[in-house]
Amino acid sequence: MDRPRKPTLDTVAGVVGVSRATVSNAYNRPDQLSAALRERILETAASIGYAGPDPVARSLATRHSAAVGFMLGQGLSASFADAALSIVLDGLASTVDGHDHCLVLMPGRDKGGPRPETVTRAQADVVVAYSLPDDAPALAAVRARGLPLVVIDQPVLPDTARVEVDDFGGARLAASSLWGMGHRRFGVVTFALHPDGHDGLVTPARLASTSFRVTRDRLHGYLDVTGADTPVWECTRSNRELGRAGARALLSTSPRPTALLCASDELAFGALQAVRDLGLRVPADVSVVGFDDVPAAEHSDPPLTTVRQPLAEKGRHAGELALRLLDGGRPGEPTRLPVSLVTRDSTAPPK
Amino acid sequence: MDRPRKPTLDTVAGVVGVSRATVSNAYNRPDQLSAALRERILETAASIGYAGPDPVARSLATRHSAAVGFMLGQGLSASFADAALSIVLDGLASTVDGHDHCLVLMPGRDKGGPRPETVTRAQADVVVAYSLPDDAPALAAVRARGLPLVVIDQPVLPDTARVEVDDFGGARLAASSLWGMGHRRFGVVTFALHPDGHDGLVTPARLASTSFRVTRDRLHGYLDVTGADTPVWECTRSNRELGRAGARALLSTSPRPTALLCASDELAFGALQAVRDLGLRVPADVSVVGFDDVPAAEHSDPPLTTVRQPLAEKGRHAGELALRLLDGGRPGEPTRLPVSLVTRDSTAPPK
DNA sequence: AGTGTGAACTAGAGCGCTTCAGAACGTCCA
DNA sequence: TGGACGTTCTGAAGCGCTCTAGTTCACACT
Repeated sequence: MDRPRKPTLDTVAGVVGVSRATVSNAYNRPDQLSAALRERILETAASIGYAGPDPVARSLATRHSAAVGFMLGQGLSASFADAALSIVLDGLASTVDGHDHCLVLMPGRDKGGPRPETVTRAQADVVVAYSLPDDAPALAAVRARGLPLVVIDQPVLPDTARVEVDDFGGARLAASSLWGMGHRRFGVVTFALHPDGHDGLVTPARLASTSFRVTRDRLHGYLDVTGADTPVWECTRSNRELGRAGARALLSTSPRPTALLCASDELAFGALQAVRDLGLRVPADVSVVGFDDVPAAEHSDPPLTTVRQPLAEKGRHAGELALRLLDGGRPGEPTRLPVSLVTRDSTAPPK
Repeated sequence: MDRPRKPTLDTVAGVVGVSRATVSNAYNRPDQLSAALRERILETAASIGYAGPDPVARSLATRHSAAVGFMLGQGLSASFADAALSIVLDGLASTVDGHDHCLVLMPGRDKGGPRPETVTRAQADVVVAYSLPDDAPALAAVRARGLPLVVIDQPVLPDTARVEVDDFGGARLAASSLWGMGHRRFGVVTFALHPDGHDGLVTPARLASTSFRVTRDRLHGYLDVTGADTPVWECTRSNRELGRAGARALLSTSPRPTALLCASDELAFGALQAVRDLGLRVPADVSVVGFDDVPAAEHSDPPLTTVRQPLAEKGRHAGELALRLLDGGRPGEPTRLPVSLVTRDSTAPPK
């Protein structure tokens, strides 16, 4: 079986009887040749099975790969248990795809984020990091390669673009609303403070050294209102089941909290379930608030009071920043997206 | 500002005083040079800020890009509403990442899958397609580029590796179990038959020309047992809310079905909710079955009877097939993964 | 001294494309 | 009639790396 060599630009050029440069122009600069010739080239290319310039060779020549890397803190299945990420990612994907860029996924393996080797070998010319621990090795690898970086929900690094949300303020907003209703006994259910797979009640020491900016800010926002002695339950990840377990633990203490502050909607959905599990009612016996305002928050039972952040916008904006950096733009000031409290039926004054 | 040119292999070679080939070997073939020299090279590289061979140039020279493309039928946010996909994707990602390959995401834009241009420009040397419509243009684009292809949940194409699940048999299994319990009035809630955003009761004509293999097989598996006149409600996507709406519609007919067969767990969770919405009980008044056995199925209220398919395994296997094709392996016979019925508490004999 | 051997390193030809500085050939206007 | 200009196309120099087929050299063996 005599494998026919894949056609290249040269092959096409040879068949049509023009120079390679002209064929290249047919694809990349239609104004550089006559429409008739271009037509002829494209037809010939199609007829001999040439599918267009090889992306890798093109990237080498142009020195950019038309791809943006996306680094996750965890594996995909873990991450997507949280709807928020997929919305952000989708916003990002559609922005970069609209500009003919691909999205290269780098899922976290070690708990700190993608492996550095993964980063070193990835063909991308800008990277966006989403909620990695502040000291993730992958971050260092990106810098070592000299790739532009945009971070979402992370502390600023020098020379890095950033999009963020006022997590502290948002959390404060939610907690204050509950406080205003008269609640005085709170419980907080949060996702990971550190990428070490630990869960359970959080000690002050652990609280003081949080690895994740988002966790830190939301937590401190809550505690700023409710007091530092508020019990905090840490879940290893943001999902319904873990939230349910955490909330159940918190609700089993006495005196029982009258309000549960959750670091995400997903966790809050679990809390809703936990309240039911114990034969109690939301919001009559226990109020529950979430954070994110994912679409499901509107349809939960009861509909969830939560802090809205513009998730799709976040992804889109990160995509635009990435594209801008690619164009040699400066990182500029961090963009801060607005948050607001969406009051639904999962909160009410305590009895 | 005098931008210092990024160091290359040559730069390092020059500084150390060896040939470029030797530096390359230091990275790729440690056995080709003395440990001492290698050490010296690596140190020098680090000191001048050389982060290793450029991935693009390497790809051009080796003629493979160490990336596998993944094509989705829909945008990410839509897709990830379904937990099943993220599990598959995670299995895939960890397999390829373990072999130092990246994952290039190509989310669907038009409803038929990724844009052909996206495919043409993607730097990947094998592509896996997940549940695209049988005639998606992206599929043609892959073949035009001559890339090896592995499909998940799709009809075989010539020269294509494939992993699949016995959707028909699984669906039959679930329906038979219900039939055996004595149910005679059924309703089916399914996700899209065509990528046209249509929803509502399915006409026989529409049923006859389904674009998605999975939909077709699960549906026919159900109807094979329950009869062709069973009402089928089509949701545009697989998510809880749409399932809830569909189930509600089906339950409002009279005589009311005593069992709801859902094409996915996500849809089934919605159905569970719909039954509650109507003041009915599962399984006393209505039995509900799902398909997939996502983790949440075990914890729903009540725990869901469903058809288990090995999701992570599916992704992992697709990854291995992709890797094998990369190595020049033959596609081989389609792999068929086993399904089984997991009976939990959402099904019971009708009253 | 002559020869064989293996380890350590190098020369240089690509990989498939882009791009820039021209060449070739009209055309248009003074 | 001549030269200024525009359009269309070409030649060739890279982009940064890998890899094959060497070359060198130290050393052991006869």
